[in-house]
Amino acid sequence: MKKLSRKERERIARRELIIDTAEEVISNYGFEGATMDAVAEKAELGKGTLYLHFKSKASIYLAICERGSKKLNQLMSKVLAEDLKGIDMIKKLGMVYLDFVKTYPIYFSAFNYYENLIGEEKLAGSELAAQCEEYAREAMAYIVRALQVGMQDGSIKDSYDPRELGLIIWGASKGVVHIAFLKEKKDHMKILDDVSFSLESLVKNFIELIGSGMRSDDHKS
Amino acid sequence: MKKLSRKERERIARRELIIDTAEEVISNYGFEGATMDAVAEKAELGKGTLYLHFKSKASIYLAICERGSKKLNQLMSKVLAEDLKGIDMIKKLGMVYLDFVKTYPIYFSAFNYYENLIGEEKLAGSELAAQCEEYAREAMAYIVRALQVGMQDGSIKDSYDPRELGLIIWGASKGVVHIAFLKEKKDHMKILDDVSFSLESLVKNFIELIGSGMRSDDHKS
Amino acid sequence: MKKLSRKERERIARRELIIDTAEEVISNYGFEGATMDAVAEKAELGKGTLYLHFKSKASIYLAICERGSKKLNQLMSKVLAEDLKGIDMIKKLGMVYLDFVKTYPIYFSAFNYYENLIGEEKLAGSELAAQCEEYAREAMAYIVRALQVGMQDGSIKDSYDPRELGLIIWGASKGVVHIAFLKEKKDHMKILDDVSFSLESLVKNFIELIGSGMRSDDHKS
Amino acid sequence: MKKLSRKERERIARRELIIDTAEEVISNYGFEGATMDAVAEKAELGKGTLYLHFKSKASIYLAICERGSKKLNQLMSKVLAEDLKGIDMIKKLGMVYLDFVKTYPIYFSAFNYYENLIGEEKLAGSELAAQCEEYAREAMAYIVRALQVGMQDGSIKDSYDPRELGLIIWGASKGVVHIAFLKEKKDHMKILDDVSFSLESLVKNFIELIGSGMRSDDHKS
DNA sequence: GATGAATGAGCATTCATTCAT
DNA sequence: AATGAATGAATGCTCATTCAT
Repeated sequence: MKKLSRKERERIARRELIIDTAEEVISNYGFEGATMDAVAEKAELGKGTLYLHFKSKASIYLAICERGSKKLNQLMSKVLAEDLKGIDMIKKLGMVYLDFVKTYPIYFSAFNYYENLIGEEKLAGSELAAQCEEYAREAMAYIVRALQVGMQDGSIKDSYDPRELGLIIWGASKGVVHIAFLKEKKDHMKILDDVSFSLESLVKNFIELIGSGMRSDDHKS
Repeated sequence: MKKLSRKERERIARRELIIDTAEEVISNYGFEGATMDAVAEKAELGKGTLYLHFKSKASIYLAICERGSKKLNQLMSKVLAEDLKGIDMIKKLGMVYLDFVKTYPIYFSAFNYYENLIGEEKLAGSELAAQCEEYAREAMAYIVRALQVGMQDGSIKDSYDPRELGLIIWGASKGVVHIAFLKEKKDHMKILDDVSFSLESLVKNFIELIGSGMRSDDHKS
Repeated sequence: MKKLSRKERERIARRELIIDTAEEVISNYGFEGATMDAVAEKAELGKGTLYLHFKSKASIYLAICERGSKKLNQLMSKVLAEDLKGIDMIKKLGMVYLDFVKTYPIYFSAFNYYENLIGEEKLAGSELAAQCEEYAREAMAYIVRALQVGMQDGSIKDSYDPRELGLIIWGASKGVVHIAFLKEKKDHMKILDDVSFSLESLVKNFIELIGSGMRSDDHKS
Repeated sequence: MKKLSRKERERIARRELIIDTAEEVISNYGFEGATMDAVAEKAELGKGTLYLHFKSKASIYLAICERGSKKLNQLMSKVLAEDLKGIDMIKKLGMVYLDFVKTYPIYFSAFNYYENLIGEEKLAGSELAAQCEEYAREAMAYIVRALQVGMQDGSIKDSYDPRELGLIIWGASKGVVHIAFLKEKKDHMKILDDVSFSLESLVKNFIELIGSGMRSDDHKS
């Protein structure tokens, strides 16, 4: 299937090494605090080598996003393959997202960072940026698909445009996770005087709430 | 009512001028791209003057957040004063938030930026930061209050902890608005191949969805 | 003798207040670290008022030097008035200097700071600078006088030019005190691995050494 | 003997170039007046390059001190190796110091500047600072050694603690040289109305004076 | 006289990116 | 391909001094 030359394989390994290291450095110093020097040193590579594989610092961040998107999409696609009612697919997609964020918080941060960069000229014309977009589109497609399934099987109200509903669910999910993250990260963020809800609890209740909202009346318990 | 000396009034005016200008500069160059030099020049002030009124760049950003929070809270508080069912209060709060974001997109950005800074030492001990937090707590309190009203009057299910539900609604709302913003800001962000939903439509449907999810069965139409 | 108008007296009091405060601020923050703002605030005066009395920051420093020089000279002049052998005058002058430095370390620092500024254009044409110089000349004159007395009364060798010898004694004394200060100020400055001699002991032994060196043979014990 | 790679040699040469240039700039503008920009420009290097070799401005100053200390210590160590009476060693050390100061006035200034910084946090933990201290300790050790030699061979009174005496001699010498410098540097500094003694004469007479003071009676001429 | 708001030149330091070897 | 020395634009902040009120 894939017959890559040794050269090619080494090249890819190098690239992966750089991304691995960048993830590590970012975990320690944050996206703003991470420097090319730090990545190069930790990877035991020359700084110039970084630029052999990535045309800019932003490219590395994009590569991290790409990796994260790929991973998430793989997880999501499995849900789509299961034999579930649409409404349950949506719920499961939510759980999968929760797991993903808990397991790879760096990717959650990366997605946020990436979104903040959108529109800046830095990303212009980048192949990686295009790839990230493609993955994002794909993720959306999974959600929309699940919604369509649910509308077909009657488990989800068909009064919404599935694409619009998908967008809403996607955005809302990210928002809930984001706020939960903030609260976990910082005691300061005592938005609720002294109550602290777990990321888990928050997301689960959110899923239930949203599920209840979109469930078709026929299926109401 | 309030008799401020001319000095005092001028001082406040200067301060407001700086914040105004900073908002303008940030709108053009983004939070990272905005420099103190640019603000000073645009405000036709010396750079030192900026530091006469704000002890750091972060302080100005914080002041912008404070201003935005204050404004939003004023709008929210009015809703609480109305004679509405809890569920309708929540919906109206959502609409108010939508209006706010559309009218003052800069504040929406500022809130996001501020949240990213939380936990950094830069904000430590700042009076402004404390004020911002206080406003955030207050905003949450309005939502929780509305939920409690709804649970009392039977328009909202009382199976959730109102504080947790408040957090969910707050987070989800921000997430929905955020994603809608992204789409408006950038054609690139074609998460849905070529369909574009308005911020308005998205948020309204989100409100309906969430409202439907939390409505107590007695009130189901 | 001195009939100063109230205006004049108040003016002088203001001036003294500023110098007092500056000494205090410098004691806390050092010469480089002291700012006009800090002095103004501590003196409870407007910053502009400082410039009403002193044309620059350097002027204040100069005024401190002048004050210190005046004080030291008063002390030295008393020694000259005593009925002592020249060699004992010199020794007593040394003790007086030691006392002075211990009592007013700020002036010792001020003298050093002033000397470092000599030659910079900042001091050019200043009346205060001229006054400081005059005081320094006067201090030298006291030493030279004592030496001459000693050469006359036979207690000091007359093989040296009294003016040159005076310069040497003056310089050496300051050097000894300086190094003793350094050691007291900082444990770091462990020039002698772990031994620490008191400023007092150092200076006294220095006086004895120098005294022994210049004593005429007739007076050798 | 030492085979350094070309890279290594170039690296050292760059470093030396920077120190050379810094010495030059400091000679012209003083320690406070010298800026990193000026050094970079004069060295025809990018400003960043300076920071490639020195982690801060203070580090460059420290490097100058280190260089000077090293040079002085080499000269002093040679004296210790000679077959001289202790008292003559001390005198010769004095002459060596005089020569050093006349040849490299910049180092004399650097030492003074360095001493003023001692105790500031800027130097904390610096390897260079430690090296400078070590050199200072070593210089003191030479003086103490010579004194001990003199006490042994009977040319110096043994009534003093050699370490304390060493400190006195070191301090006094610096003080004499300092005052002589001041007079040479500036006609203003007319501490003695119109007489000017050469640095040379001053130091030589100081040496004789101090020598005479510490000479044991057996050796008095 | 007294004030203190305004000024702006000046500075040390950082870091993504380039390029000669 | 790999390197890492060199770069220099960019930035936040300070503080002595001025001047309108």
